[in-house]
Amino acid sequence: MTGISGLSAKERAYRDTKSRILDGSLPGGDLITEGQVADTLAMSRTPVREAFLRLEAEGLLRLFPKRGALVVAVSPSEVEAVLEARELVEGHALTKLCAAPEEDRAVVAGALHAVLDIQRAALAAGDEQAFAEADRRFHITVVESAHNPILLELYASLRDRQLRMNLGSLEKGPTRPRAILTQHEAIVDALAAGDAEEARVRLRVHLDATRVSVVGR
Amino acid sequence: MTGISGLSAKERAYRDTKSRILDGSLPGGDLITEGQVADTLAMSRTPVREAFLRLEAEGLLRLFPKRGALVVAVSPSEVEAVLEARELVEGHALTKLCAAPEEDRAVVAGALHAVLDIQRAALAAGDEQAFAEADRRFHITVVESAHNPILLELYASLRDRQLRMNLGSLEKGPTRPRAILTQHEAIVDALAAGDAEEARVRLRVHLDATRVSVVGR
DNA sequence: TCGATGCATCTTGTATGCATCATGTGTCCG
DNA sequence: CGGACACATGATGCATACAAGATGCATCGA
Repeated sequence: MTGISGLSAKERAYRDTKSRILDGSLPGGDLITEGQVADTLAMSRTPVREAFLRLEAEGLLRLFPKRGALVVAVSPSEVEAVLEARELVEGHALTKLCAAPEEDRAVVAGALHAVLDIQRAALAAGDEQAFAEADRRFHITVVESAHNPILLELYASLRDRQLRMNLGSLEKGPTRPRAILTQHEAIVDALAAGDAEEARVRLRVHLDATRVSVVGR
Repeated sequence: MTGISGLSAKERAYRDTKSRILDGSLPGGDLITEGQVADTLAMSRTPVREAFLRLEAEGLLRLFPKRGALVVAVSPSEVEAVLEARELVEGHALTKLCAAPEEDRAVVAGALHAVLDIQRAALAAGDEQAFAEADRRFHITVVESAHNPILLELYASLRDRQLRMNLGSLEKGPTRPRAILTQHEAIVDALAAGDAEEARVRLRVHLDATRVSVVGR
């Protein structure tokens, strides 16, 4: 995926381990060690150690001194915390955007429309991968519009965690992508109209639907 | 403060370097190396390296491969970003609290009143240290009330950055602590009354005053 | 004089070794 | 039979060694 080489060992350890956590190869509750990963990737423990520290900071691992690294399991309360934070950050971006000059709003709305076109095409083509990527792009575009690096970075970490939650998602039928798309469109419509209040309500609806599909209520 | 020893080398490297950045001993723009810190603290580069990575994640250092670590200077845009994020998180906590059962609100309001008592005493005694600590405690108590570990952790990092900004604060006369205290009291009053809207307005006033005292406008 | 080149130096990136700590187990004693 | 202790095992924490990249400077040539 990422050119096998050309990256530092630290980066390889980080990306590999992270993707294995996010895609479920390393299930929550597993206890892994630096040595295991180092052997697997044919490197020493040093870069693996640094990757572990970073993953702990992101909330994906929990390090136990002299014991090992626990892949943290997604708990219902974590789902709540992530979704609450997402709503806060994305909602803020929407509000800020509606208060910005109409020109700026139009630019972002245009970008969002473009993303939605891609997402629609992906849905029609049944390309789940592309659909998910468009979904990610949609929300990131919203958050980026706030021009706040701190919030943007937080949001990136939230998206990662969300990814892992979706693995155990209950509702996976073809009906859900369609609903997601509709909800996205509704948000953009309110945004284009400059109605911050309505945009936030629709965002809440969207995230509530996400929660339902993840935790089932 | 923290017993000289009893902590891991990694922790010592982290705390020492961080505090030296926060209190201005290491001014923004400085380029430091792992070796320097390691020598100073009489340890090897390994734990220092881990501390540097953590500090980079917190936005206090910027690492340049094979070059060194740059102590990032506070920029006006960073001040804006931090204050915007603070307002978002604290404001959210206030709103959430006002929507919570009155019982919960009363508990938090009580805690805040207690903190304000301490802060008042510190002001009267002219104890800047205690005053700053009470200030920190005040805001943390607000954010804690939202019961969201993700937002709380973000907030902790925001407070650290804020600390460093206050170093270059223009307005430092005895008039400012008094104003801070008054603003805090105003927020708690609105909160106790369950008026979320008003509480948020007063929070904004408070943070605006902070910005003025830092960037001067 | 000015620019290019090669070298000395400094710093990080990674590997490896060792000490320490936590844990599980087998044995011995009650 | 049950519990405590000593030890084997395995993991991390840290120190140290080495390789490779980046920079600055002196030198050399045009």
